[in-house]
Amino acid sequence: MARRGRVQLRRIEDKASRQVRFSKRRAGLFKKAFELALLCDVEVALLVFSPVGKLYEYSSSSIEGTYDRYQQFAGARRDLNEGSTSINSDENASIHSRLRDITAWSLQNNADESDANQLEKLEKLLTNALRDTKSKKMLAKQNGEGSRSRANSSGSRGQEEGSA
Amino acid sequence: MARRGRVQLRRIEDKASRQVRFSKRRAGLFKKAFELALLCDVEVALLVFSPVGKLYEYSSSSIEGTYDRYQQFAGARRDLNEGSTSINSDENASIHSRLRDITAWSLQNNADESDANQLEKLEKLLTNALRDTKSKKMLAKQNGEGSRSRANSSGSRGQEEGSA
DNA sequence: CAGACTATGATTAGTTT
DNA sequence: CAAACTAATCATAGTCT
Repeated sequence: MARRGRVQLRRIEDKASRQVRFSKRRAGLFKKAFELALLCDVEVALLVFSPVGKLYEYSSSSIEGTYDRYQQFAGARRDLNEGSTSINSDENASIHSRLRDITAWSLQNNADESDANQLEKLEKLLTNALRDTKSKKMLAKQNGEGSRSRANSSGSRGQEEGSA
Repeated sequence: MARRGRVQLRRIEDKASRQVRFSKRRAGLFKKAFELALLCDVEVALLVFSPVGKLYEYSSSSIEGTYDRYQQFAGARRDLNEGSTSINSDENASIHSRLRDITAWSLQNNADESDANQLEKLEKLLTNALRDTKSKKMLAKQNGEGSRSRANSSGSRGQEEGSA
């Protein structure tokens, strides 16, 4: 049999299965990276460390060169990111994009290792996201509890389970 | 309507078409990178510079950290095994992994278009994340800060590919 | 013209060899 | 255990709005 349903988007617990899928998906990812660089004539650098610590790399030019270029950008962008920026102030931002901002933030800063100040920022972000979610939920309930007319925008991807 | 044949693996000459391709494929590539990191619990770093020089990046932990690790491999290959690096504390991992769950959820579902039930699940995720963040913040304050170590997302606790 | 749509090729999870 | 296989999901090129 093939797949029974859509793939669960969370860590694969079984070690053997995880290793197999890592091999398959790693190959697919590197192929996609190569194709993007070739088709669109862009600079791509990709680093992957396997579960056992082995290194896999791809670069359309050179890892070092691309990383050097990245550092220039990252340094310049650090100034823009400072302070409470669009995340806190933009009330019209969608929940989805806010979540992406939060995750990006938590990846840039090291949420798990952060000090109290950084965690306080994260707390604010989560509070905002929670408030927005509650508002959105109330609106959804008001607009009709039984109807699921516009649950998904991309066709027949009806989905009930969250990965909570 | 749809594609008439396979895709040629050649640089796309038409500028506009190349730009559109780039946007679409870039999104797909970053999604794949994120999925690989999440599903297989591996460390991934991805850098892309668009044709006009704009930077796109993804990292499961941090670009800098992954690049450092890369340099150790590619550069001087000093394979001293530091046994104390892969500490997998549930408490430390909880916030980060919860954020991962949230992002996974928000990618699978369409948060903005979701119905009340799905938003309620999202609300719970955010509430949990917020509670953890507050707890963590209090702990950080009590401990007075000071420990600033790098994150370790490839949490292989001495696991290896055993029998299948 | 940026996003939605859709048909079709590409990827891949599970299975078999 | 890796490689081939297969069914089903996923990605996306071209089109439409």
